[in-house]
Amino acid sequence: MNAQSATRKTFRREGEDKRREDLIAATLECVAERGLAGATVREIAQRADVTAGLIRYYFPTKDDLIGAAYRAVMNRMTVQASDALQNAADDPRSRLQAFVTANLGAPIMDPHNLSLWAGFIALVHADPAMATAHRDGYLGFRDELEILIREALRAAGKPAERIHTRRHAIAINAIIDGLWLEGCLAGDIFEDGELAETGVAAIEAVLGISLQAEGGAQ
Amino acid sequence: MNAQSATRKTFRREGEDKRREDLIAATLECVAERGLAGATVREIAQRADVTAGLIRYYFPTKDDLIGAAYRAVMNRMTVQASDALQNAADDPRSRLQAFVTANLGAPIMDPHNLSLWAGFIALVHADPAMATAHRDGYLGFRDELEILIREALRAAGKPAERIHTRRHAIAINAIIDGLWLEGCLAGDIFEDGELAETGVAAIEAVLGISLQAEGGAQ
DNA sequence: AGAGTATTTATACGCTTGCATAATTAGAGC
DNA sequence: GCTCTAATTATGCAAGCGTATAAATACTCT
Repeated sequence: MNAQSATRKTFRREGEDKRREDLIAATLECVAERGLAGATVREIAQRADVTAGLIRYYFPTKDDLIGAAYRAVMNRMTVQASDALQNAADDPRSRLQAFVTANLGAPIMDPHNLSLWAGFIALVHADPAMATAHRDGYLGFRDELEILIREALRAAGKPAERIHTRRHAIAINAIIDGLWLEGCLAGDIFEDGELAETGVAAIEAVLGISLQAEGGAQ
Repeated sequence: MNAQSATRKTFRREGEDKRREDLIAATLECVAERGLAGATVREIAQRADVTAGLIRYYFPTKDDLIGAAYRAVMNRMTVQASDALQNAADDPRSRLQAFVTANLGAPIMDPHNLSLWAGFIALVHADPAMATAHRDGYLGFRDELEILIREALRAAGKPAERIHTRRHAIAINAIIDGLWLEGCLAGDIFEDGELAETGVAAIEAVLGISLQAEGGAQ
């Protein structure tokens, strides 16, 4: 059987979508374990149980794969946050609280996510296409947040004009980002749920309302 | 003159400190221009007008140089923020405001700084030495902030016990970080000084005091 | 001025990287 | 079951990387 030479690797032909997903997943594993520098074409291929050449068949260049992986992560985080909203109560204040809490806990607040995100941000500066991709993501997030804020303010009987909600969205977005960052970088020096609590409290202070539907000031 | 062969590069012997600084500066230029990946030993050496081998004479390994560069950036930003405090008024509330404003304006809030910072953060996950280096920097910043907060609260006649100031420091640190991030990434979509104003307002809300010395509630 | 040394240059090595390309093969369609 | 094609493997290349090391040289000290 093995008389002659090393036998050629057997393989299955997968659907295009499945392969792309697998390759992206493998990329994320590599980045998670050894950082962006550890995500080499060969390492990714091995992780996906595929030979290196195949990567180029689906992604013209390595940067394309990395870019796809970045978008996948950002999208995943967005979806996870939105899921939390689906399961939240009806009251807009509860919904805002749920959104914040979701963003400041597992699995969104995770060192791996930060690694990937930071690696990308570092590239943004050199690559304009990546820059606009990121900006769109940021503005999308902020817009979603602004809607939640407006509805929470209305539910509390507070004025919610655009001029105010914009500023509030900027500030609250900063609070979420900043705490997310702290938690990803050094989650172990905070108690469980401390960052989420801190975030909710800070946001309540900024908006001047309670996010507990029960105790909400009229 | 040039008959025989390429003449050997002439050089000057610089002091150890000067050389280290030059090499770090060259490293930062490289990172700023083409990202961490662009900061190769050869590129750095060329930028410092030195041959590559010399780098190893001062830094045993490239990672050591990168680490030193990271600490230099963080230190530079810290110093710039502290400078703003030197020139601030005596009132603790004014000092806190000056600190925040300094961190949310030029030259600290700069895309280059973000590029550098993000590139290093991406490494933190894989490199434990870098991780502790970063944690120390973060805690140092937060401690400085906590002192400013405590004094501002006292000046406003508010309780300033450790339990509260810790939480406040975490939240306000997040506000500063988050706004700094937004400004670095997309400074052009904000008006001049908008982020600093937003930050100060949010912090006032969180602390429940005014940072304007004049209008401060007793 | 001459000797000694720390600093700097120069060169090369081994490795890894991304990318290209030719050879193979699994699976769909007739 | 045969054929045809698209998916996959295998192999190789040129470039760039960090690092090691030996030779050269600028400066210090006497």
